[in-house]
Amino acid sequence: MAEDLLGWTEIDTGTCSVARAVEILGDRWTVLVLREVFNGVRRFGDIQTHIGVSRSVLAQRLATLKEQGVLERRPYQEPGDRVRHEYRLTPLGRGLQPVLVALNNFGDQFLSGPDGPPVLLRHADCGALVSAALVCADDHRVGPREIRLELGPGARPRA
Amino acid sequence: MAEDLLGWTEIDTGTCSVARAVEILGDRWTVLVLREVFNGVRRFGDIQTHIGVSRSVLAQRLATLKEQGVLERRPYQEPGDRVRHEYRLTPLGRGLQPVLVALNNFGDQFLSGPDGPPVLLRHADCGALVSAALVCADDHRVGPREIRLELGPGARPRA
DNA sequence: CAGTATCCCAAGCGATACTG
DNA sequence: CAGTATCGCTTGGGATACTG
Repeated sequence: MAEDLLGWTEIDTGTCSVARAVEILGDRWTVLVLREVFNGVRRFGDIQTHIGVSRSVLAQRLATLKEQGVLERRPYQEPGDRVRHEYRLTPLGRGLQPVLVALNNFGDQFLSGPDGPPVLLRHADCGALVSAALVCADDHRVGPREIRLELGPGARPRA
Repeated sequence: MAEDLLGWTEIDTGTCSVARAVEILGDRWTVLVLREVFNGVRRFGDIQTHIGVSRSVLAQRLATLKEQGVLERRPYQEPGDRVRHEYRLTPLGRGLQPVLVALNNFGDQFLSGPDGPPVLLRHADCGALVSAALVCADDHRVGPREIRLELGPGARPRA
């Protein structure tokens, strides 16, 4: 993700992780649906009215996310109420949290109106604001220009 | 982004930062274009052949990204060659790096084939792998469940 | 090379009506 | 409530041809 092209242009980008991730998150509605579920809105009707999408589209997105293993549909029951269903994140779905947080950060920093961000994400422990930061496995903070691209084992030359 | 709904369901989500960010990154092609530019592929033709998109679509996406202030088109000249144009990230565009890295991480972790990821992001300084991690402004690492949602100054009730 | 213009087909979408 | 089915409309997208 930096100034680099050591063969990057010669590999098949269809197998790239970003491309694969985008096949899940590829459209606006899907991202918004996931935001709702991350924020605790889990019922069909609640999601629908909150993001203002048509029922058919929501049903289709939820079905796809279920097929992909991002969400699961499970029955639950509040005392004295009839059985309902809710959508929960699977471990795969939870893996998307940094993406959602990074999107939220970006919007906060660059796209907020004069009043500032509408939603704040706070660290439950200390109350400080949360962001998705670049770090390395040796626990250093990584600056924007400090990323070196390297081909991995799954790289395939393109036809 | 955690178990929470302290009024979240009552605010207008159209102004949410995630929604605003998705208006820029909302479709597959745009994300792939940005990946190319982050990876140093900056010329129209190179981007086009590398991601396999039609010229009309690429032109439209680049125009939109330029309008939105994510990319800028600038002339440059290699010695002995004629003038060319290239697309560069603006500061706004660079702000999207954590999103791209988070998408890449997600694909690596959850969607890679048996051979592992096709591309590795390394910290230029130490060579360790880079990821987009949740941290707070007080520099703590933040666990997936340790985020508390709070309404910010820009929150608007929904109609 | 880096686009723009046109054509035409496929997909996405909301509105509405229907179902368990 | 939580969907599915159908209907048109609008948009997206590749292919092709054209332009500076």
